[in-house]
Amino acid sequence: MVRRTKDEALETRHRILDVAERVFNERGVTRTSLADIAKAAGVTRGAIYWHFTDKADLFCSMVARVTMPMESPICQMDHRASPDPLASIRDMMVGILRKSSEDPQVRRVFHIVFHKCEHVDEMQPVWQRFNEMHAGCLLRIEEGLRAALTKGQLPKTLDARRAAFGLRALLDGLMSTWVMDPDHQPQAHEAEALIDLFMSALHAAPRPAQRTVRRRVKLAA
Amino acid sequence: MVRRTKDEALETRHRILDVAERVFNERGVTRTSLADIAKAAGVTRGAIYWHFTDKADLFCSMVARVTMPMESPICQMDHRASPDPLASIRDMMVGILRKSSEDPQVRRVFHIVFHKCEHVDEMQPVWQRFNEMHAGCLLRIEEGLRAALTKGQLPKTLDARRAAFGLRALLDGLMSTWVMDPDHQPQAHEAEALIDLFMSALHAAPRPAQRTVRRRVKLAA
DNA sequence: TTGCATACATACAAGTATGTATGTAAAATA
DNA sequence: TATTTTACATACATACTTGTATGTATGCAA
Repeated sequence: MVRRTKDEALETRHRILDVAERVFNERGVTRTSLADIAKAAGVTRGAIYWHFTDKADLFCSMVARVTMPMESPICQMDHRASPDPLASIRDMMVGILRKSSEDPQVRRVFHIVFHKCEHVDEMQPVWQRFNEMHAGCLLRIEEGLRAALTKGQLPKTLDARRAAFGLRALLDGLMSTWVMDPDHQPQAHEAEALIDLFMSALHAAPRPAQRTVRRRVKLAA
Repeated sequence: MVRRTKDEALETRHRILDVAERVFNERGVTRTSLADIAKAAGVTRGAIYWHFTDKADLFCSMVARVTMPMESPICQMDHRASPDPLASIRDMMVGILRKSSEDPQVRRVFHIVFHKCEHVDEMQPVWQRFNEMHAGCLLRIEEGLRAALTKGQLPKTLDARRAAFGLRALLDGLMSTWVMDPDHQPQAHEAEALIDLFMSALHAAPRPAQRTVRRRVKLAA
């Protein structure tokens, strides 16, 4: 076999990662052997072991390639610096949802990470990164909400931490649902409408006493 | 080895399932062999192959044992029959969250299903069941919202489908976050407060034109 | 009490994935 | 141009894991 030039080697590496992304997505991570990936990429396992130390290393490298929606510049901005923190938060959330649903590579990797692999310790860098993304997103929303509170954009009775927690949960749920179904492509308008709808809840916050007496429901299974 | 009576055999079966639940949760499904489970259960692989045809069968049986929060009676009620559909939806969502966060077995199985196994076709019955749970939950929320609309509990401009989709996403996100962290036990009040907060958004719905002009944000990564 | 089915344990066969060691031809380098 | 790396391919040894086949002692039924 002909020895490849440096550029060609890099291309081989990319091809392996591309193929891994596709095959992991189709068959799951553990069910696909390195031989499967090698075959699909038109190389042998030798090539994989040359570029990556391990299957876990290959997996982590595959994930590390892509910039996740919560890591994109839209999500790194400090809402406290914005003249309109609420609008800033909204734009961030819409941006995250848009990238999650429109970028096919992001969708594939999300699908693999959430449904086609197991969260075991050998891929720890990936989980750590996702946890940091998750925590960072919550932090920025909360910061933004506090800024909105001080600017008088929101009622003083609003619990910023709780509201931020809820907004992030909404984000998680929407991303999960839209990514789970591989061929469902939500229209861009839908994400905006949903975010706007639920952010409007923050304005209605000051209702310490409920308007109706809740019916108590037995929890017996 | 002594032959067991029928009750003892049933107990063996339960013990195998209990152990599988624990070990799958700790080490992940694919990383634990049937030999591991057998050893931890104090039996041999023979016992496992007697009670279950397969590892996939064992896994599915383990999941099938438990009633998921979305399958409990609280979630099967038809909100359309309620005099207060909104309160009924609220109670359902709070009930789901409560059971998800309080029942340790539910937490373990959720954790396994979402983070410690791969969604491959050999466990299809499990995924099918979860999909049906998911779809059924959305359906019931939407039905309830429509009933609330006809009863005048909500503004006529509210998009019931969209709102239901958002509420379920909120549920998903909260469950995911609370289940992911194995030793985080949210206080019961928190779930109620979050549901109340975001359900209040539905009342504020009729805002066809946004109050401020949105700053357009570039999406370039 | 005999006989059969049960509830496992034990033993065996075979595939499969992994990691490593080695081979090799061309690119890079001096 | 000679030498050294590089970028793989090939070959091999090993360790698991699974599935099945078989053994076996006992509960249970007739």
